[in-house]
Amino acid sequence: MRKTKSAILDAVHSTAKGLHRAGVMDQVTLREFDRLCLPPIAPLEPAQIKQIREASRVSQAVFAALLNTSLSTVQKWEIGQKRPTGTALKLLHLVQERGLKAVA
Amino acid sequence: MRKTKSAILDAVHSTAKGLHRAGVMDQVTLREFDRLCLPPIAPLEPAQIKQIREASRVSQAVFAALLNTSLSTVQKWEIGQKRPTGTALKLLHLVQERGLKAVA
DNA sequence: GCCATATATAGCACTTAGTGCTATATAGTG
DNA sequence: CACTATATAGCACTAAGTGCTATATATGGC
Repeated sequence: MRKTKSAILDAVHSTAKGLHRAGVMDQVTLREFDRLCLPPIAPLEPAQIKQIREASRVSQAVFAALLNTSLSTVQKWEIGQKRPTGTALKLLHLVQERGLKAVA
Repeated sequence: MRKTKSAILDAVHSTAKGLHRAGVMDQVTLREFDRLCLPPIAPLEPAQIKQIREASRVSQAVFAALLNTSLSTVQKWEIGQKRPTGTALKLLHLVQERGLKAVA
């Protein structure tokens, strides 16, 4: 049914199907299983975003350029006027965990 | 004046200031120098986005989860109904160049 | 001291990406 | 056949993202 992505995921997935057959998992869970398997991306507080940038020792302008966003946007993130979501949040977490080299 | 980010950037930057002193560079160029130094992120065509995902051998749903975006958004990208910009575009380029491991 | 610049905060107004929803279609599996 | 995964399509809403200007401060060169 599924093309092999990784042996681990396949094993976990087939286990899940077994659990579903046994009535332990409901349909929704099975349907969104792969998605739910991924660790949730927590929102970032304005201060945290500023910390992430300052840990990289770059200005707001350079940080914005590296993330391919606008200076205005980075500023609003750090002030809390706008909250990064989706891909922006994902990118910030990457920098937080792996440093600027992860995106440069 | 500036805290050391990297020896290379510092060297280039001081060179730029020299050029500016000589009147070769104008103010705007100097002001946005760091930003303009970075390679521009080209927009991605719908077909390209689909290729990037399929090269990773994941479904739209899983791809969306990995990028921390919605299934609906990935679908619209691939159909051309919406064009990814900013951080979304940056993230897609990362996957294109380094594979899913760059974001997983 | 003065002047220019880099940096950061603040506020305004606009556009559209992103989201969520439902419906439809197809291919694959028990 | 019944169920599911996958993908396309369309509708409507919200808020992120963008761009702009103004202000403030710190720093460096003259």
